[in-house]
Amino acid sequence: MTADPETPLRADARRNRDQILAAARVIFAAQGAEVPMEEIARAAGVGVGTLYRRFPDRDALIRAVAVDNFDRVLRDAKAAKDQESSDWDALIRLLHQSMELQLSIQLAMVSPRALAILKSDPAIKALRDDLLVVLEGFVRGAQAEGRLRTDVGTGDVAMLFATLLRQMPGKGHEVARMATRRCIGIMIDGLRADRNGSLPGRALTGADLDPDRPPRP
Amino acid sequence: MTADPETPLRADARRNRDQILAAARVIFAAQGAEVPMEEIARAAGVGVGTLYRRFPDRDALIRAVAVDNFDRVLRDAKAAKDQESSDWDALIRLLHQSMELQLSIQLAMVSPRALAILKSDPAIKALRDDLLVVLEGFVRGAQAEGRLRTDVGTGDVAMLFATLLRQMPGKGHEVARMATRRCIGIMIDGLRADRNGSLPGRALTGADLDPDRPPRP
Amino acid sequence: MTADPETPLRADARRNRDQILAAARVIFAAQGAEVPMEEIARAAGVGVGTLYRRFPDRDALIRAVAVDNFDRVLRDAKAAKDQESSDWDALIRLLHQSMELQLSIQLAMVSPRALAILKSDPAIKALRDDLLVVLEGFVRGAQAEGRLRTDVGTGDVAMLFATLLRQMPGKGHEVARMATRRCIGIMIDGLRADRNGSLPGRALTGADLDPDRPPRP
Amino acid sequence: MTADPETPLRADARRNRDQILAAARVIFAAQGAEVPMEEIARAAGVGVGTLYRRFPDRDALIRAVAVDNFDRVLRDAKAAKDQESSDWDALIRLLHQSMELQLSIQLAMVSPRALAILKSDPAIKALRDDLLVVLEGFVRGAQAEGRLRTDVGTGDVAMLFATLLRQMPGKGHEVARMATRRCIGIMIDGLRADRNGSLPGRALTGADLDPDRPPRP
DNA sequence: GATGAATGAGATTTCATTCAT
DNA sequence: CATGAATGAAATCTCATTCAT
Repeated sequence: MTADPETPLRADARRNRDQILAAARVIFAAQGAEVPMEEIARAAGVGVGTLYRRFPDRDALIRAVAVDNFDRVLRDAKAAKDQESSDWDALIRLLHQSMELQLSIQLAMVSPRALAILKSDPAIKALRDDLLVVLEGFVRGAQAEGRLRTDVGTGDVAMLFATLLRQMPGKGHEVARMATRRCIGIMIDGLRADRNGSLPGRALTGADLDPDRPPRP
Repeated sequence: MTADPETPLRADARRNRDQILAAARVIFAAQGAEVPMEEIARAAGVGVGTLYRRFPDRDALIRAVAVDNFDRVLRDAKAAKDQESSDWDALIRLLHQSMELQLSIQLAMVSPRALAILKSDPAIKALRDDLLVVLEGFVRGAQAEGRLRTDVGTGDVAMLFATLLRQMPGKGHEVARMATRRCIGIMIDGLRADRNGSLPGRALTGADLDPDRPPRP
Repeated sequence: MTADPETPLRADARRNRDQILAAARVIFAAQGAEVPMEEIARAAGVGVGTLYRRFPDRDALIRAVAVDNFDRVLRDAKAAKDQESSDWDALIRLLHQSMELQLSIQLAMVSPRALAILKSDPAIKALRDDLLVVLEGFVRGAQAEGRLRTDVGTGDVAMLFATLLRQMPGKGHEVARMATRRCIGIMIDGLRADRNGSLPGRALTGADLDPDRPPRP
Repeated sequence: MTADPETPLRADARRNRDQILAAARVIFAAQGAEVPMEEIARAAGVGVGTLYRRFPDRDALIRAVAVDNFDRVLRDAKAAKDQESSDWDALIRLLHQSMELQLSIQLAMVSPRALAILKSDPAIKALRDDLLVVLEGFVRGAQAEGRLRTDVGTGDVAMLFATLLRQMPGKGHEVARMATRRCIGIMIDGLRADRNGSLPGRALTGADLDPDRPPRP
C-alpha cells in the first residue's frame, strides 16, 4: 500500500486533479451540482476514469470543490485583514471581493444535495469555523470603530455574505455583476452604525449557523 | 372530448391537482426541482400516472408551481397596495410578507433547469410583468414620498427581493426565519432615503431583469 | 405508502417476477452469478427496469434465487420423509433427487460473492436450519435402522450433499448426469453402516456448518 | 531483443513472477477468478504494470496458475507412485494429498470463465493428460490388487477428485479441513472393492472427461 | 524494468414516461 | 379516471489494459 494520503501526486496526476477541480468549479457554478460527471471530465480534458480515480464519487468531488472554495475565501479574508487599515474596511472588502472570487461556486451550495454532503464533512466544517473566527474579529472590530451597527452579530453578517454568494443565475454577466455590487452596496448601507436598534430578534452569532448545534431562540 | 381546455375539472380531479401542486411546492422548496416524479406523486398521495395525467411532464409541473407562486406574490402585492397607507409601507410589507408566503419555492428557481423552463413560458412572463408594474409603482411612490433612496430602481428592489427568496436552506426553522427577517431589515435600512448616491453603477430597471432583452450597460 | 410487503403482486407483476427468477436460476447455474443483469432480463423477456423494480440490486436477486432454491430442497426433503418407508431410503432419495432438482443453482453458490451475500440473509438461514432439522431426523433414523454408519453426523451428510450440488460444469449433459449419479452412488456406498469407525476426526453436526458459530475442534 | 522466449528471467523479474503467481493462487482460491487485476498486483506487492508485463492479460494469468497447479498435482502423483507400496495406497494418498496441496485453486476453476480458458490451452491439456495416464495406472493397479471396485473407471475417480477439490468455502479452516478429510474418507470407503456392481451407468474413462470429445453414452 | 496514471468500453442502476389493468 | 408496472435511455461507476514517467 502506498497509503499515506499525503503522498504528493505525480506531476501529471496533480495537473489533472487541478484541471478537474477548475472545471467542476466553473460547471457547478454555471449549471449546479447535478451535471453528468462525463461533462465535467470532458471540460477538464480527461476521461471519466481519471475523474473517478481522483474523486471516488460525485460527493467527493463536491466536497473537494467546496473545500477549495472555502479555502480561497479564507485566504481573502486574511489578506483583507492584513492589508486594510480598519476592520470595517476589511469587512467591506471581503464582502465585495469574495463575490468577485466566486460569484459562483456557492451557487452550487444551494443544491440540497450538496448541502447535505457538506454538512457532514469535517474538513469543510473546520474551514468554516476558521472563517467565522476571522469574521468575528472584523465584526467586533468594526463595531468598536463605531462603523458597524451593534445590533448585528457575526451570524448576521455571515448570512448576508452567504446570501450574496448565491448569485442571480441566468442574465448577462454585466447586469449580474452590477446587480450584485448594488445589492452589496445596499446591504452595506444597511449595516452602517447609525442604524442601530431597528432589527427584529437578537444578533445572530457564528454558533447560530452551525448546522449541528440545536437552535437557541 | 369536451374540447375546451378550460373545462373545469371534476371535483376529485381538481383535488388531485391541488394536492400535487402543494406537494411539489413543498418538495421543490426542500429538495430542489430534480426530485423523482415518483416522490412527488407519493407525497401527494396519488400514483405517478395521475400526476402525469395532470401535468404532461416535469416541465409542466415546474411551470405550474411557478405560476401558482407568482400569482400568490402578485395577490400579496395588490393587497399591500390596498391596505397600506404609503408606498414605502407597502413595499416593506411585501418584502416581509412574500418571504412569509414562499420562504421557499423560489429556491427551486435556482435550478438552472427550472430557470430555462420559466424563461420561455409566456404565462409566467405575464405574471412577472404584472408584478414588476406593481413594484414599479411602489418604488416610484416611495421615492416620491422621500422614503426610498432615489439611486435605486425597480430592478434593484426586485433583485433584493429575489435574493432574499433564496433562503438559508438547512438550519432550524427558527433561526432561518429570524435570519431572514434580519437580512430584510438590514436591506430595508440600506434602502432608506438618506443613503442617496453611494451606489455603484446605475439604477436597475425592471427591463434589466428581462431574461430575453440583451443587457444595456 | 402501500407498504405492506405481503401485498400480493398484481397478476402481471407476479408473472414477471417468476419469469425473472426462473431465468436467473438457469443462467446462474450455467454461467455463475456474475452475468450482466441485462442478460438475465433479456432471458426473462423483460426490460432491465422491470428486473430492478422487482429486485433492487444483484444481491437481492441472488438472495431470492437462493431462497427459492432452498425452499424446493426442503419440500423435497419433506416429501421424501412422507413417501419413503425408512429414513435411509429418504436420505438416499434426497441425495439423488436434489441433484435432480437443482443440478445447478448451487453452482452459483460457489461464487464467493454469492456466498457472502447468503451468509447474512436471515430468510436463507432459517430455511437452512429447517433443512438441517429434517436431515438430522434422517441421519438419526438411518443410524437407528442400522443402515447408516454411526461415525458420521448430520454435518458430514450435509457436506456430501453440498459438495455434490456443485456439479461438473462444462461437459455434455449426459456425462455430467451420469457422473453425478455415480459419485452419489460411491458416496452412498461409503456411508453404509458396515464402514463404521474408519473416519478421521469426529462426526460433524449441523452446528458445525453454521457460518456464524465459531468452530469447535 | 534476445528472441528466445525461454530466455531465463532476470532474478528480480523471476521473483516478481513468482510472487504474482503465489498471490493469484491465494486470491483465486479465496475469491474466485474475477477479482480485479489491481488487487492481485497489490497482494503480490507489485504495480499492475508489472503484472501485465509478466502476464499479458487475465487469461494468461489464469492459465499460468492452472499450469502451475496441475504441475504440482502431477508431481505429487509421481511421488505417490514411487513411495507407496501399492497402487491403492498411492491413489488414497493422492486423494488426500492433493487436497492438501491445493485445497483451493480448483475452486477457481468452477468459474465458467476460467473453464473456457483452460479448455483451450494445450499446455494444460497436456498436463491433464499426463495426470490421467498416471491415474489410469493407479486405477488399473488397484483393481488388480482387488482393493478398488471394478465398476469404476479412471473418469469416476477423476470426478471424485475434482469434486473434492472444490472446497467448502467460508467456514473456519479447521472445520473445512476436517470436513474435507471426512468426505474423502467416505468416498474411499465407497470405493473399496467389496462394493462392486452397485453403481448406475458404466465406468467413466479418462476420455469421458475430455471437454472436446463428444460424449458417448 | 517497474510504477501507477489515464483511458474508455461495459456493467450497474435510476427515473421520466408510457401503458395495461 | 386512477393506479402502479414496464420500458429503455441516460447516468453513475468499475476495471482491463495501455502508456507516460
